[in-house]
Amino acid sequence: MASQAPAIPGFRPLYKQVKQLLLERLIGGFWKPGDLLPSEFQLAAELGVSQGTVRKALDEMTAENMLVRRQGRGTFVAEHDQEHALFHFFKMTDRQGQPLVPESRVLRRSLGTARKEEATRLQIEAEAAVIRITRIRSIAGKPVIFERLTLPHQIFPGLNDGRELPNTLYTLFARDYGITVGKAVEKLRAVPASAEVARHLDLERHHPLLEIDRVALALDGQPVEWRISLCHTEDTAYSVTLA
Amino acid sequence: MASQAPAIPGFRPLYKQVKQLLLERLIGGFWKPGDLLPSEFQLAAELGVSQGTVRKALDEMTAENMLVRRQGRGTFVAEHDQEHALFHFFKMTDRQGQPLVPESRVLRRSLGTARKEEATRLQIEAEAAVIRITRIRSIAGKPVIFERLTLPHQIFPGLNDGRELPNTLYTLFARDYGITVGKAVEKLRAVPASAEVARHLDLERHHPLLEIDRVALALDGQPVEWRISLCHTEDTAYSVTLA
DNA sequence: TAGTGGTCTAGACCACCAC
DNA sequence: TGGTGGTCTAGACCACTAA
Repeated sequence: MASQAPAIPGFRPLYKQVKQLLLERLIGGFWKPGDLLPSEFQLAAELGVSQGTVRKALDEMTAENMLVRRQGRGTFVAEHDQEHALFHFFKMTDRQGQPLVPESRVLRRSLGTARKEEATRLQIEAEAAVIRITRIRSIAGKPVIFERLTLPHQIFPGLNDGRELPNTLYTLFARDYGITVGKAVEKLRAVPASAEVARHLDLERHHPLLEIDRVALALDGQPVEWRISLCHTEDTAYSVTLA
Repeated sequence: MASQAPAIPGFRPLYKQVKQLLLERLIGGFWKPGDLLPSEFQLAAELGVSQGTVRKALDEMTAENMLVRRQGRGTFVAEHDQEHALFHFFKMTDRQGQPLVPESRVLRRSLGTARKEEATRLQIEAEAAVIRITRIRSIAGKPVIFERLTLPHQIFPGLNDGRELPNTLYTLFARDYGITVGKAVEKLRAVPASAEVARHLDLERHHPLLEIDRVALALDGQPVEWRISLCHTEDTAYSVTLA
């Protein structure tokens, strides 16, 4: 009676299959950020598994920041706005470690074809259409970050029209395109300021800048953004917690 | 029958209390890195809870890299040697993201009393005894990192005697002192090379360096090390994955 | 008050590993 | 072969939330 009822046939553990199925619904946009999922019992009944199995899948997805559980209310699709995005992907702080929120001003925005390195980083075809954005980010009115972004046009159609760009792009990704950034891989270096960047950040040439080279990945692992941020870290720092 | 038997009285969930108890045994050195824990059934019997409750505690601790489960063999105390330490705490890579292992050469090692900032960072009393280490780390024979460390003497007695220091200090912490570094908080900046550092790294003064300011925490959250690493990132980078 | 997730238990079968 | 962790189920009670 308590043995496995193979309601979903296949090799992998039942709860992994449930997780995969739920993940596909998230990626496919069937459920959007902020949506309330059916209860554990409803999902269990629909999929023909026990509540505990559904729970294990939901637990894993919660641990991976894809879902948020609220006792007494239900399980929701994570909204990568404000809080989470802020603390997980925009980690600029002051020297004491207090979080800072830089404002953004777009310098350029254009549509073009992917150069070799852009295509490699974003795992798209060479010459595929891409959107490029250059912007300056300021803290307390003082420009501190010079940033270049490349986005696959296929994933973000219409982003290159006149639309206003919000301060935190990832909220726009989630709201308008149903894309949740779940992971980012970064390479950090120290580099001297070029003439152009020095001018924009009001520095001398060769001033040391923190270069953050980031590829952001959607929940399904697909690269959705490549950005290089050049940060003036005189009064700020980039904070990371390793665990 | 299936209701909670309050074998361990108290407010918090049973499995959290079990976890706390197991954690104390780890911190206290009752179990050391590499040790095999009793089976889930044995622990459950000893503590008067069900196997599932013990399992939930072990699962959480496994997720936090404190334990390692091996199917068919048992549950072991994590050894933060080589692999884990390498990938979680020494993240220097080449420009392509391939991990690099820097070698170390100690320049100075001394015993002293904590300065104000050291006491603050390590959460110890001002003027408490500390061990200071300065070392150069090289990749392929080329010096690339200048590093200053401060350690609380109380936690690492005898570390300032003539003993050889291994390449990766954290393995020494674990092996000789039973201290497992479970977490690290870092602040990253770009700074110009001082005259001294420039000389050691074979650079011009003011060359941009990546400054990594790290406080390492033991499993119980106690700070056990403060280090500032100044990295020459010409052919290397510091890689981080955010999730 | 009804419904949700949170916790706890109990017992079954499986896959893996050492002997 | 026996023991371990891995998975799955079933059912109970609790704490929280909303109406």
